[in-house]
Amino acid sequence: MVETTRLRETVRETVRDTVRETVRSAGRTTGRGVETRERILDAALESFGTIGYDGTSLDDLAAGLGIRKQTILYHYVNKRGLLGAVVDRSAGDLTAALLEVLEGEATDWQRVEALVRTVFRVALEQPLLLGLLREVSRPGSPAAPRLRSTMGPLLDRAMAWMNREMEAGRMRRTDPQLVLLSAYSTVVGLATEIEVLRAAGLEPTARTVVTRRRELLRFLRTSLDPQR
Amino acid sequence: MVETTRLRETVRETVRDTVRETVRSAGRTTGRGVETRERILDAALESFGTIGYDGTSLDDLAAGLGIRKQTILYHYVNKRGLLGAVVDRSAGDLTAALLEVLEGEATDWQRVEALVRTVFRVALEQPLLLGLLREVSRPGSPAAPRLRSTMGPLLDRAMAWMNREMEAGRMRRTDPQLVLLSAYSTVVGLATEIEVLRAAGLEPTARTVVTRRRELLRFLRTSLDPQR
DNA sequence: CGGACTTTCTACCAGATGGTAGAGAGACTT
DNA sequence: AAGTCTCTCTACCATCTGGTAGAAAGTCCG
Repeated sequence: MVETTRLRETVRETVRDTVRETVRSAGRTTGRGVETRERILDAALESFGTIGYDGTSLDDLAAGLGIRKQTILYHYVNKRGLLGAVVDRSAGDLTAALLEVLEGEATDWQRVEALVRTVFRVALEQPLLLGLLREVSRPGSPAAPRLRSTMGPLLDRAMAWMNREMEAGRMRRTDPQLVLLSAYSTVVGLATEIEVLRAAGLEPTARTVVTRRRELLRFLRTSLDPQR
Repeated sequence: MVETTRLRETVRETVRDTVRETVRSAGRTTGRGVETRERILDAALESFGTIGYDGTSLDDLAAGLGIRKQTILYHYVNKRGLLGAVVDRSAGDLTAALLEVLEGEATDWQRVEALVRTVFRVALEQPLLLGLLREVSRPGSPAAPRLRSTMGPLLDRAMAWMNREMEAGRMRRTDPQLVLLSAYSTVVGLATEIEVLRAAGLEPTARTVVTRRRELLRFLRTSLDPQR
């Protein structure tokens, strides 16, 4: 009972905050504070992705940057607004990389393979992004709706494409949502894996990632290949 | 800098708390408060596994149970002590199930398959356990050392067994640690998957779990089968 | 009955946290 | 020079959080 109420409020606040932040930061593309804004985002990404949203205090975050908490709040209104901004930027990076592939000439299986490779490349270049994804993809996360609204269109597009491919017989008939979800949770699982390894003192990210990627590709191939 | 200090303190406190809790609850196996103790553990498992450790407040937890926060603290000394107890119970359930398999007569690949099936069966019977595992397997988690000390011996045993099998040529030569880690992160990824599905309004746990299990078994087979 | 033990509660607190109000300081424009 | 805009700061606060102290009520045992 209590839980339900809290969740509903969470959603409501998220909407309101989003509007507020949009209004305040509209058109802000110049000025010297941009550098600060980016530094804050970097630090927030790291903190949210490792010790989590609830575990991150704005005071600590600011102290790590050598500024005051109020500077953070000036730029991002809310703690939630900050999380939203971090998610938006990260999701934006990922989306941009994927769109580049989608505008290339690869088709069919090659396109799937290119998409997977792109995701893993981004994950390798920005390991922190995985941690954020892991944190945000928790059901209670305040940024879950934000993430959905940012990545949603891309997922819809992917599902539509898969449906077309199945219709044309170039792809085995399965549930696109389930396939995408498996791919997604594999990447999130990768975040766990890297972090556990790191905690154990090892840092064989490259090998781990390659293994996982091969595994995911094999899974997708057997799921989607019409010859099986 | 600040980060490092905090982490070190975390470890120190964990050790101290563990000792304290052990002393207080030693030999407490009877009494009417046992029922309350269990109810608290159930609620804590659910809360830690969904909204996380930092996101859980003892007041809310108690309110959900119709008791006062102080009752929780009476039984589990600390918030961290509570987490430790939850982890211990869950890890204990899992360990017991796995030990049962290890004392069976299955050998070689059959034994691996039986172990995987057992893990997935437990995961299906106690979905909350996956959420807890996901929460706890974060590097900064206060319960990480606790989990390691509980599950560690079992993992050591598994690695020793795999090494023997490789020595005898019944298993392909790979890094046991990496294989176990992959299996582990697959299960954690499954937690994410189930939760995302649930957030989307679906509840096809059975099918999802079966798909994942098949995928993991295939991965293990190709990793371990000496014929490849 | 009376004492000891267990369990749950009320009362309270020190510290941390997210957030508000508003002043001060540059930088740029007119 | 004066005004405006951007940015960062100090001061402060209401609320929440984990945790302590200790009373009250039941239960068990002699």
